Amino acid sequence: MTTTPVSTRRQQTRDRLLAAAAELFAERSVQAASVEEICERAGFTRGAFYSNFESKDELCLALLEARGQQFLEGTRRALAAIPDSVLTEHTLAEVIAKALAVFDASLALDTRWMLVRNELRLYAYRNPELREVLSAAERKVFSLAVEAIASALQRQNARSLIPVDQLMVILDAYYERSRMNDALTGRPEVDAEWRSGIERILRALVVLPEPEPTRD
Amino acid sequence: MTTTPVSTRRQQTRDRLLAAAAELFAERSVQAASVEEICERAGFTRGAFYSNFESKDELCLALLEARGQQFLEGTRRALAAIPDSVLTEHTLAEVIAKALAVFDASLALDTRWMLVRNELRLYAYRNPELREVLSAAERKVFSLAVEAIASALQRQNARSLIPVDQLMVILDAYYERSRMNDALTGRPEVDAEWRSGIERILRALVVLPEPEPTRD
DNA sequence: ATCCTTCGATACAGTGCCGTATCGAAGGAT
DNA sequence: ATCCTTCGATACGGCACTGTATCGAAGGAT
Repeated sequence: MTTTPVSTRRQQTRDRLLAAAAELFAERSVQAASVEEICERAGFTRGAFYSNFESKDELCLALLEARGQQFLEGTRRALAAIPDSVLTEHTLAEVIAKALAVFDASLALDTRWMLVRNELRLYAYRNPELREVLSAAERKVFSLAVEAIASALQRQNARSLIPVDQLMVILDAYYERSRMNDALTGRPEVDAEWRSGIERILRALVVLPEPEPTRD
Repeated sequence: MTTTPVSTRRQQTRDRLLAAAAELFAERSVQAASVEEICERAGFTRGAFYSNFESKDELCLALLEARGQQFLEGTRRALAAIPDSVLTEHTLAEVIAKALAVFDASLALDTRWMLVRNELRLYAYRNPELREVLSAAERKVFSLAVEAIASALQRQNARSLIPVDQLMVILDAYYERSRMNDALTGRPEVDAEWRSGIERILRALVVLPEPEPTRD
């Protein structure tokens, strides 16, 4: 059941449907995007849809799982792409800037996904099954990111003024809100005000330890 | 046109429709809540609806305006309810706790409105007219809050490590995200984890000035 | 009490979307 | 090349909701 062998053709149509759905979810919202519209955008009819998914809900599930994987891989790649030397040889500010640049390039940190994520979060709130999957996916990415921050701090011999997981929540929430504000006011994506905002937060909340170590 | 004189009866049905709409927007989302459902919840038929509003969009507009007013008044009342003595005679931590308590009690900081606000934000993103009104309303509340924080800091002779308006964005975004996470994981409203989270943020980002004044 | 206006209920036609059942055509295996 | 399976297109019945047009009743003014 869970391990249905999928042919290449089938996988391609699934992918196209998922891509079209993501686009339309961002453009018109999860609920407003009709199955018909999704199929049309993907170049299929509803026959293809119902042959691949049981319902729009199930497509959301698949979308979430696919994206979750992409995110995890993207994060890992992004982390691996930061050479060790950066963490030890540069100033905190430089590390922060570098990390932001790498993450931005490697993950799909675009406005579209910000919108879809927001949409799905609200949609999942009303759908127990989807809610489980979403929570699980976000938890995974979240804990990976927290680990990354924590280990980076350790290497720099720096510490955060607040618990690292809360710091992560703040960064995520701030990023999303900034992007949303930009989207609402029609600010072009290239302006990227969120980037400097996050740098400012990190500079304020991450500090080098006191001269005298308080250890024990 | 804008100054249509409204009878008492009419105003009551409008209010009931708005209240029902807010409920359903939170329960089932703006888009999923049909006009029919809203009317049913309010105890009317669609005749009443279309006699009062041109469309669901216009109802959203009205809802936003009504809530905007309530929020502004609530904020002003909350601010006025904080006696001057608190700002001068207590520690920073006490002021923060006190302020949070007052705001929480005075404003409609409930999960329902958090959801509706989220919903409307996304809905407004696709609706130019609504977007204008939403942006304007949020701007008003926002600047009032920023002023309040700024003046409180000044009285305490404290300063923020980051610009106050960014601090406000963080607080708001963090609050909303925490509430949303709680809602998604089914955490009961009384736990109110967001409260201690915000206190932690403020304690980290708001500091008393250095002994030697750096002025000029 | 009566009249007139306001306001909400009812009835109707129209639309878009859903999910299924059926059919025809790719496309892989031999 | 042929067969057979997989997969997507087509066609159909049905439903929920929309917006309008009409009607009747509540309620204020005199």
